[in-house]
This record gives sequence, C-alpha cells and structure tokens, in this order.
Amino acid sequence: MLTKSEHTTHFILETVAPIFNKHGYAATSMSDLTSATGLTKGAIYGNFKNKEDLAIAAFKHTIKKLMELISDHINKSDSPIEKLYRIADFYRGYYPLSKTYGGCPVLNIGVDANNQNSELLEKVRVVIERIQDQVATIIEDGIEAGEISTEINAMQYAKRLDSMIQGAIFMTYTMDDEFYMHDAMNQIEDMITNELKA
Amino acid sequence: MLTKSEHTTHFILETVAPIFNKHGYAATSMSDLTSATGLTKGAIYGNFKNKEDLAIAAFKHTIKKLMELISDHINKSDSPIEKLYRIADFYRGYYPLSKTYGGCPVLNIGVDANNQNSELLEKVRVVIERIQDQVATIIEDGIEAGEISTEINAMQYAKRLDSMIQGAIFMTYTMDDEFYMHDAMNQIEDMITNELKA
DNA sequence: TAAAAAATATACCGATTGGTATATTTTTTA
DNA sequence: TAAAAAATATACCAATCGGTATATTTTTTA
Repeated sequence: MLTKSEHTTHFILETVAPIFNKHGYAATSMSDLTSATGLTKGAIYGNFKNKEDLAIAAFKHTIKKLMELISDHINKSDSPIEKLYRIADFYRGYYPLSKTYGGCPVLNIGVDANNQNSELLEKVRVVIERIQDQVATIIEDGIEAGEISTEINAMQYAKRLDSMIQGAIFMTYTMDDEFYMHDAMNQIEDMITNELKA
Repeated sequence: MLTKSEHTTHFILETVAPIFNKHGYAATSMSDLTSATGLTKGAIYGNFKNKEDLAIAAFKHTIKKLMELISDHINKSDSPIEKLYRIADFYRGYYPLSKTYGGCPVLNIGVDANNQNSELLEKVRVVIERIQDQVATIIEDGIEAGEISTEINAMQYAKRLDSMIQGAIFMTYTMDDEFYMHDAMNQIEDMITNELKA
C-alpha cells in the first residue's frame, strides 16, 4: 500500500508534469504549481528539494508513461519488421496522445533545457539514446532473423528514423497540422518496405 | 544615412536576438538585455514598446539574415534541381552557422512560443510557410523545365523536406552531434536523385 | 487513545521581475 | 551657437520570484 506522501508525490507529478512540459522550466512558477495542485509550497517542498528537482522528476514521470505505451504497442507483434511498422503506427496517433501530457517531452524539454539546464538536458539525451538503442536492437534482430537486409547499419538507421519522427512532431505541433506526422509515417513505412526488407 | 536611434535599434536587435533565441522568452529578463547591450532600460524602452515587441523584432531580425544567406547560397545556380542540392549543401553547415545566431530561430522560438505566446508563434508559422512556398516553387519550376518528375506533388514534398530538416536540426542541437544533420542531408540528396529527377 | 512523527499550511524573506515617470544628456534643427 | 527635440539615464513602482522557518494539522506508532 502507498503511504500518504507517496500518494501526494505521485499526484504532484501527475499534475505538474504537463505544466512544465507546456510552458517550459523558466515560464513555470511555483505559484502555477500550487494553484494547479491545490497544495501549498510546504507540501511541494516537503516532497521535492527544489524547482529543478521537481522538473526533472516530472520529465521522468512523463517519459516512463510514454515509454510503456509505445512498448506495449510494439510488443503486440513478435516479428522485428512488424515491430517497425508498429512504431510508425504508434506515432500516427502521437499528436492527440502526447497533447494529454502537455506535448512531446523530448522535443519540448530538449529545446527548453538547451543552454539553460544542463542536468535536464542530460536526462533528455539519455532518453533519446535509450529509444535509439531499442530501435537499433529491433533492426539487428530483424537482420539476424533474415527479415531485414544485412546491408543496413542498425544504429544509423535508428537515428535516421528518430530524427524524422522528431521533425514530424515539431512540425505537427508548430503548425497544428497532422499532415506532417501522417506524411512522415507514410515515408517511414515506404522505407521499411523498400530499403529495410531483405 | 542612419539616424542615431536607427543605429541603436539595430544594435539592440543584433545583441538581443541571440539571447532570446538561446534562452527563450520567459527566461530572458530585461536586465539580461541591459547588461548585454550596456544600455539602460530607458534606451531599450525608448526604441521598443515592451519585451514582447522586442522579442518579435529580434526574431524577425535573425530570420531576415538567415533567409538572405540561404537565398544567396541557392541562387548561385539557375537549375531548379541544382538549387535543391544546394539547399542540402547549405544545411550541412547549418549547425556552426546557426550557433552564431544563438540556435535555429524556427525551432527554438517555435517550441518556446507554443502554448506561451500566440503572436510570436504566428510569426514562426508565417516564416515556415514562406520557406515551404519557396521550395515548392523551385520544385514546380523543375517540373516545368523537365528536370523533375511530373509525378511529384511540389507542396507535399517541400513540407516533407522541411520536416526532415527541422528534425535534423533538433537532433543535432540536442545531442550536440552533427551526424544527424549530415545523415539527413545524405538522405535528402538521395531523394532528389532517386525520387525527384525526371 | 495518547504520544511521536510525518505531512502540510502559514507567513515571511530578500531578490528580481517588467515597466514607467521624470531628469539628464545628446543630437538635430534653425 | 542657441533653442528645440530626441534619445538615454536614473530612480522608483507594485508584483512576483524561489525558497525557508515555523506553526499547525494529519497520520502513524505504541
């Protein structure tokens, strides 16, 4: 059973994460957070050392939830090449989904933390590397299974896909137009079919 | 000849634009700007209505300089298809170049302004649309000149290229690794050669 | 259920925020 | 070069900032 403070910690993160994600670190004030949670500074500072610690915990909280969602979606299939198609399929619905978290945390916190908060930036980098490692592993599994061409450099391809996805996320949010996301996923599916398949 | 205040206005924009671009709107304080310029609030508020007006003017200032650079680079060739290759070539050097402006203003201000400053976001959108229109026009010229396949949807392709470029910019900055930019430009060159060419 | 401990609220801190009214200086006009 | 105008500096404003010490309340332990 969760203790009272564990409940409060979770509640604070759940409430606060979308605010940091939407507005950025500097533009989010502690009073924004107290009024959103209905708690006082005493409660928040009792559970988190300071604003930066809270922002980092909030980022990790959102990432954990998102990573579980995408993992669940991918692992509905066992075939590596099918898993890649499933990644594209997941991101087709990413705009409305990520909106419920206040936007894409990798994009928003990545840009926000650059030149501003090196500790937070480092967390973003670790997440990006983890995502790319997972995609590269799927590609390598596909090569081993004979589904994917041996010509493919798994890590390079994982980075290329990640870069295309992040670009589509940025454009979709900035222009408020899902065309970018859908077009990028069409392109990625074509790449899987025409470049990756053995 | 420039008047005194025109000089000052230009000097303020030149000094202030990279700061807004790097730190974002909320994280940039007026005292950051007075100490960077060596001017007082009186001087700055004499030339700009308020902080938001200054941020908008600073964004436009950087965009104007960047657009001139890329236009000059592209227009060294007359052939539409060569112009497209030249776009890729321009962005190969974009990381060190844009660093001198405090980063990519479209990416940084686009993310920063979303959910925060609708007026600034609108300026970013107008710039993105202008860039895409110019690329689409080059593609259309290429189709008319028989250099580019008639199968190509110019506007769709311009958006796709733009999205890929923005993704590469984000990844390059966030990971501090030019691999992403170079790999994306290799990919774009391949697309021009294998998908666009008539 | 009473005492101890943990969690939360209250009240406050000095520093900084964007912005302005006015005084001073510099530049331009005549 | 003197007067008018423009540009800049100074000094100040109320509001808000992140953070903390302490009081109060709630929860847990015994």
